[in-house]
Amino acid sequence: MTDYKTPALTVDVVIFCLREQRLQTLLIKRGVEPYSGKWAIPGGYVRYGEDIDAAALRELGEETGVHNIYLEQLYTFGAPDRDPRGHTVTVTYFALIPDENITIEAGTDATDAAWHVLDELPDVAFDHKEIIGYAHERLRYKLEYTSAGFKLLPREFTLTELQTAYEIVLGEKLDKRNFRRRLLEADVLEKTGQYRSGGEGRPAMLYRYHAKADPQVKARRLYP
Amino acid sequence: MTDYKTPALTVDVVIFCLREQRLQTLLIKRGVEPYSGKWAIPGGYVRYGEDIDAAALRELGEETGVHNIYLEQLYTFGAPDRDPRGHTVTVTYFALIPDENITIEAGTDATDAAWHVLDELPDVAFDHKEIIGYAHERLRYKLEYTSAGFKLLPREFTLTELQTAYEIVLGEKLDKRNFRRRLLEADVLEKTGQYRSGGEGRPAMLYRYHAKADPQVKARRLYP
DNA sequence: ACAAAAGTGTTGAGAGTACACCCATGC
DNA sequence: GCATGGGTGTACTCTCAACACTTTTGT
Repeated sequence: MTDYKTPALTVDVVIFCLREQRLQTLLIKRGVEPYSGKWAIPGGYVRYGEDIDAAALRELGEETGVHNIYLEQLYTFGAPDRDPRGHTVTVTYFALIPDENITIEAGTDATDAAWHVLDELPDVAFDHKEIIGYAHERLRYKLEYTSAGFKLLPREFTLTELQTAYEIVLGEKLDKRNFRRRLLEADVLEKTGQYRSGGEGRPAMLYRYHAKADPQVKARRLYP
Repeated sequence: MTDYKTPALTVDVVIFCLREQRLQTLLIKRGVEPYSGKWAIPGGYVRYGEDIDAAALRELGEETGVHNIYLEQLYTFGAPDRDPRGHTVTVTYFALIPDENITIEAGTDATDAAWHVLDELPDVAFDHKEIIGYAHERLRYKLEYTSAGFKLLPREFTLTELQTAYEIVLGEKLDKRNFRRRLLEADVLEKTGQYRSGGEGRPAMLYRYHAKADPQVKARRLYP
């Protein structure tokens, strides 16, 4: 095998979370050049011998302390000038995490880590704005056409909470009766038998998703 | 910048073509170890400083002599043991090319290059069977839900030829009237004004697609 | 009893799907 | 004139989308 000089390889993970009724993403403040002081998507080098999915999970764990999380490969960006230090190809992922017991830990190369509302992003390093935009589009697509929205919620949730999640991501009001009918027909949820009380009004049934349920794209065939 | 040891980086291109009423893919016979003598997807190392899309186009051009072709990034495979020579991450693409004036040229590392019917593939090297399967799935999806099928045909074609292309890829008969109605409503084709005569029966109108037409996924929203 | 949120069915409109015959050309 | 493939319209069905009231709890 000839020893070609190859580009460096990184993974970057766009992490989405619903916090305070807004869609937010986790950014870290870079502590090293280039772009020192700018915000960036969490990520890092793929170690030799390490599976790329595992690398993404590792980076996600290092930055957020969460594990066993929904992670999906997004796209691979490989323009030679995207990193001023040298040609660096990055495999990007996007993650959906629920807003619960997350301890954000700034890594060694980061001076800070913080959530940012998606519509009010600061200037970000590298081509990360493009990557975030791409991930956001994919998220909207996923919620528009699949029942994957529960991945943004804790293990147990009410149907109204789920609908609210969809409304935040899609940016529009949904019809309660139609929403519930479609979702229950999709057969991905099951009742827990428990109710969430304590708030105002009638207590709501708590649901969870059963693991065997695979939220499929519900697309319309173009040709019969 | 610290100098991490990173995995090698390659691109691989799954090339689809309709030949002799079958869906076929181009494979090259490896002339070097490992897997010498086995068939593999065309591909090669990404050069330092080279854009990955450009690398895929270059590999495709070197193997088939075609340029200006429909190419789409598919997925990035990065299991550390997928190449016995060492950790090699590959960004895969899939290409649709029409069956016309293609001169297949075996590259330096290949002793041979040949088309293979997709349902009758030989043993292939590395994890290329998985990659081809993934690409095949994506192709079926694309034709099922979009009007991108014309990318498998020459610049000008008849509606029957297009319908046949869909039928071959999807593996089922389609209704002629519904097919034509949907396709014309999709507004991606235009009449050339020419007819294809010479065959038996009534001459058929030739169509081409207009470049501004972007074949969109026609999906059904899950929630109203 | 009143405020607040949960939960539940029906109907009209529009799209999807199935289906059969006439038309233009070559031999 | 006949064989071959090209081209066209309609009716039924089913899914989609809009819409309002009753129920349960806490105060």
